Amino acid sequence: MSSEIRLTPTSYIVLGLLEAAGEATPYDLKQMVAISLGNFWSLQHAQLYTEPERLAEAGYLSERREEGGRRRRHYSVTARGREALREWLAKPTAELTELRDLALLKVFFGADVNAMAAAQLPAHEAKLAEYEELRKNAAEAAGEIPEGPRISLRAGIEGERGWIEFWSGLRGEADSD
Amino acid sequence: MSSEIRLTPTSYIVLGLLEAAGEATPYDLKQMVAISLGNFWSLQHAQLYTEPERLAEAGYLSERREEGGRRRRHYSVTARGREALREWLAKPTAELTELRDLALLKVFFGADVNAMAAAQLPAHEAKLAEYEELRKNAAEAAGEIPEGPRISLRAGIEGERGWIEFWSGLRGEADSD
DNA sequence: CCTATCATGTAATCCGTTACATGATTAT
DNA sequence: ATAATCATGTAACGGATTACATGATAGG
Repeated sequence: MSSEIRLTPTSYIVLGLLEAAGEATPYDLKQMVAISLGNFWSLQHAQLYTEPERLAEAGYLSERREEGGRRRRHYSVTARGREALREWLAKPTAELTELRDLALLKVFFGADVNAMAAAQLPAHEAKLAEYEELRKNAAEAAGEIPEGPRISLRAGIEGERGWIEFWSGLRGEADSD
Repeated sequence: MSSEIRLTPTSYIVLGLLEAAGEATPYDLKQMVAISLGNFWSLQHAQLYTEPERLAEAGYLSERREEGGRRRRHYSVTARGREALREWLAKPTAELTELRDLALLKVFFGADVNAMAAAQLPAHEAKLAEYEELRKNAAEAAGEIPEGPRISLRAGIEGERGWIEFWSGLRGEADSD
């Protein structure tokens, strides 16, 4: 334990999910990501194996290994891990995310705007529909969605609407700014 | 030359910039990035040294080395590079960018929404102001901005407005979706 | 039973970041 | 002249992606 490591967003995702779950295997984490934050911050499943290992070595997680069969590793957050997560959450960030949108990058370099809009619009519309479905199901269910996920979902929805407006506005418009 | 490499967005940025510039050194590229697409897709300057080298090895760029003094490397796009760029630009992408917003991630895991809004709002407002300044200056100048950069700038402005709306909407609002 | 798909995990690679380092230029 | 800053470049490291690999489960 206790080699010094740098904690990345991935680290905090693992910590945050484990804090909520109590104990989980990498595969459990994968499932959790898939149905929750994976929509706006996805991870390679391999990272959900290597990252907990890293965190455990550094003392942020404890590991319990199954004896028989697959010898699955079950992780849970230690006091140190809980503290790190708490500190991270308590520090509001002024950092801004870059767009890093591939379609926009191509347009920047001269790709055909109409063609790009034609490809992007349906994709964004599908994503929006998916989000709205999620929200609807959530509303119908227990009404138990915590604030964080609910707000994130809202951001996703508003973001998609923004993109749809953006690409719609460009389509067919020869020129303007 | 001609080892097989994978072309990443970074590769295409280098190709695109060099295609526009004709010939440039890594430092020139750095300057170009800083004043243009760096706003929505920034790069570490070290990549502007390693990436051209990679591309040159694979035959996408040619390199001319200064004899005296600093022995700067000047790169330019080869036919192969031009072709790769052309193909990439011609293929509209349906890929969607994830938000990957750090502030949102923290909120997802339970960070205080008001505090986060208080940190994010001024940052987004500053960025928006910067973009609008850019647009204004551009309008006053030659009127020569090409379509791609102009559209990207528009995306940046609309994006920032969206975020400002989002965080404003959350501030002070106890609960809703 | 066989095979296709899903569950689960490990290994290798590589891109991107960080750190370091030195030459040029400007300011005091 | 000397310090400070900018210009320019290289090296090392590490996290993220990709590729590979095997155990379980279900369908035909």
